[in-house]
Amino acid sequence: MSVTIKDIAKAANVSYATVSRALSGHSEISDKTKKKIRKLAKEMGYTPNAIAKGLVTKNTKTLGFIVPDITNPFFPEVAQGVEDCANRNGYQVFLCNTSWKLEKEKQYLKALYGKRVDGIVVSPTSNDITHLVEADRNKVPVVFAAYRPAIADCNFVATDDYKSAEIAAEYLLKLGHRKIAYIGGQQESCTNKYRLKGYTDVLKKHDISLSPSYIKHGEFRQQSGYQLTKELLIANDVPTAILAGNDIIALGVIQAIEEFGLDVPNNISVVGFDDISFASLDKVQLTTVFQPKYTTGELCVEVLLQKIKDSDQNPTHKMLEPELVIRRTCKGI
Amino acid sequence: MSVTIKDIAKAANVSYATVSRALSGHSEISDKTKKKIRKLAKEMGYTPNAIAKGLVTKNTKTLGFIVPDITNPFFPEVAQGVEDCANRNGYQVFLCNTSWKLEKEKQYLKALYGKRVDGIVVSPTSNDITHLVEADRNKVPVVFAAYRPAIADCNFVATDDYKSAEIAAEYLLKLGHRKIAYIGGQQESCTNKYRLKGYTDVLKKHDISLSPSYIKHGEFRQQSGYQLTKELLIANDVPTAILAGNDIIALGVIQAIEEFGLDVPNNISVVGFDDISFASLDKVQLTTVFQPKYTTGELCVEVLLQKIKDSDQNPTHKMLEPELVIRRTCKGI
DNA sequence: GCTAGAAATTAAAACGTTTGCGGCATTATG
DNA sequence: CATAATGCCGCAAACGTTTTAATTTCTAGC
Repeated sequence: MSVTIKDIAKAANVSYATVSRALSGHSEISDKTKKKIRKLAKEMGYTPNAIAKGLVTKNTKTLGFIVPDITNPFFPEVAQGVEDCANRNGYQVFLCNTSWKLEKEKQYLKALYGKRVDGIVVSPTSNDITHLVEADRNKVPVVFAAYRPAIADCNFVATDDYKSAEIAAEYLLKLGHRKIAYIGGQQESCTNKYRLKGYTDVLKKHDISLSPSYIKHGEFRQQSGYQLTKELLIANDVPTAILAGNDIIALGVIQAIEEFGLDVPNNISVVGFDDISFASLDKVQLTTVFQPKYTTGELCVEVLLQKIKDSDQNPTHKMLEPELVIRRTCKGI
Repeated sequence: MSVTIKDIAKAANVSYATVSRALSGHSEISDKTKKKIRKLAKEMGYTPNAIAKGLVTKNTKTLGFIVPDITNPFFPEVAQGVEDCANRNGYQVFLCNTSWKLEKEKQYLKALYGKRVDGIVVSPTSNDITHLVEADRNKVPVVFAAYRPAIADCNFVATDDYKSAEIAAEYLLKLGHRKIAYIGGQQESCTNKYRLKGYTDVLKKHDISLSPSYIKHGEFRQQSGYQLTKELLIANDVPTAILAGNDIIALGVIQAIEEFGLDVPNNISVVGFDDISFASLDKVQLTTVFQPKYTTGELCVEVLLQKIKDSDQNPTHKMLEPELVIRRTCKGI
C-alpha cells in the first residue's frame, strides 16, 4: 500500500488539509510546518495520487494524441513536438493509433473522454469528423493536427496543403513536364483533397488537360504507392512526372518505377510531400515539399492549453508554410 | 457538467448502486432493470468516469511506455505492438519519450506512478536502471523492452543481441572480411554491450586481432554513425567491413562512406541491426539482422498483464530470435 | 396463507485528494 | 486593556465511482 496524505498527517500530527496545503504550497501556511511536512513526505516516500487529485480538481493534466499510423515517420515527429510541449507544461500524453480505422478512432475518443483528458490533438483518419467536433463542443477541447477541417469553428494547425501542391506542380511545370500523374492516399482524406486540388488547379491554369487515368488513389502507404504506380506504368501512356501524396507513397512510386526498368529522374521525375528524415538520405534524395512536423505538434498543444485555460475563446486556426526542397528525383525535360 | 451515475439513479428512481451494477453487469441484477437503466444511460449520454472508478478499484486500465527516441523507426514499430495489445485488452497507453536523457526517464517514471498506471514497459535510456527496478519491486510492474537487464529478477523481452552480433560477424567473416570495424551507439547501453561482445568474441574465436581504432561509440543516431565513420576513414587503416550498432547508424555509415568517394559494398561492406522498414527500400537494400519489433511490443504487454493479474509470480524472461537478412550492402572479398 | 430461502435492491463507507468556512492564537491598533 | 485584524490550521464536504453488508421483495413449497 502506498503512503497517502493521511499517513503523513498522522505522522506529523496535523490535519490532512494542512498536509495538502504544505505540499501544494499555494495556500496560507507557516514556513515552519511547510518545511517539516515536506521533509516528512520525502522521508516516507510519498507520491501524490494524481487520480484522486483529478477527481476533485477536474483536470487530469493529461492529453490525448490520436494518429492514423505511428509507423509513418511523419507522425513520430509530430508526436515528439506534442510530447515535448506537453511535458514542458506538466502534461502527459496518451498515444492512440487508429491504423486508419474510423471505428478505432471513435473508440479511442470515447476512452480518452472516459479518462477525462484535458484536451485532444487528433490527426483524423477520415473526413468524417462529426464525432470529433461533437466532442469539442460538449466535452473536451480538440485541435486538429495537419488537417484543415471544412467546418469553420474548429481549432487546427496545418500546413497549407493546397499551396504545397501548387508549389510542387509549378516546379514540375517549370522543368518542362506536361504529363504529370498524381498518386494519392485516401481519396476522402482532407489532406488529399487539398493536394489534389492544388495540383489540378495549376494544371488547368496552364491549360493542360487532365487525364483521369493519371489520377489514382489508395492509401498513405508505401505499398499503395508501389501498387498504383505499377498499374499506371502498365497502361500505355506513361507520364514524365509523378506527384505522390506523401513521401512514403513516393518511396513506393520510385520502387515501382525502377522495378519496371525505368529510371528516376531520367525517365520519370517524382516529388513527394512531408520531407521525412529518410528523404534526405544520400541513396534517396527525394525532392519533396517540407512540412513543419515538429512545430505542428508543438503548436497543437499550445493552442490546446490556451483552450483549456480559457474555454470560450474563438477557434484558433494556424496555417504553416510549406517549402519546396529540391533534391535529386526531378529533372528537366 | 457531464452526467453521472447519480443523475441516472435519480432519473430512474433507484439507488446508484443499482445503476453501477446495471452498467457493469457482473453482479446480480434483474434483467428488466438492467435493460431500463442501460437505455436511460444511453439516452442521457452517460460516459463512465474512469478517474473515479480508478480511485476505488485501484486499477486504471492504463499503461506507460517509455522510449528513448520515438523518431527512430525501431520504436514506433514496438509501440504499435504495445498499443495494439494494450488496446485489445482494454488498456490505454501513455507514451513517454526521453530523448536519451536519464533525467527525463526518472521524471516520467514518477509521473506515471503518480497517474497510478497499472504497468510500465520501458526501453531504458542507459544502463542505470536502479530507479526502474525499485519501481518494479515496490510500486508497479515493469517490463523491459528490447533490453536485457544484468539483474536476474526483472521481466524483459528482448532479442538476443549477443547472438545477433555473432550472426552478423560470422557472415562477414564467411565473406572473407578480416578488417571489420564496429560503429556503436551509446557505449554504456546494454544492447550495445551485448552486440559489441558478440562481435569481439567471434573475432577472437577466429584469431583476428582487434584494433581499438576499429571500435567507436557515439549515439544510436544517423548523424553519429556518419560522424564516427568519417573519423574512421580519415585514419589511414580503412576497414573492409563495418558492423553498425543499428540500422539508422548504418545509414549514416553508408552516407559517410559514399561521401568519402568509396562504394558500398564494393569497397566496404556494411551490416546493421533491427531491419527497420527503410532497410528494404530498393535504394537502400541494407543487409541487417532482423529483430521482431512488433512482437516485442506485444509480448511486453502480455507479460505485463500477467504480472498485473498475479503480482507475485516469478520474473518472466523472453528471448527472441534474430535473423540475418541478406541484401545488397555486403560483398565477398 | 405462512415461512424459508433466494433474489433484487438500498444504504453507506471507502478510495485520496482539495478547499470553503470557521475557529483559535497571535499580533497590531487605539 | 479591550478590540480588531491577521495568520494558521482543522473540520468536513465534495468529486464519481464500487462494494460490503443489510434490508426489502419475490418465489416457492407446504
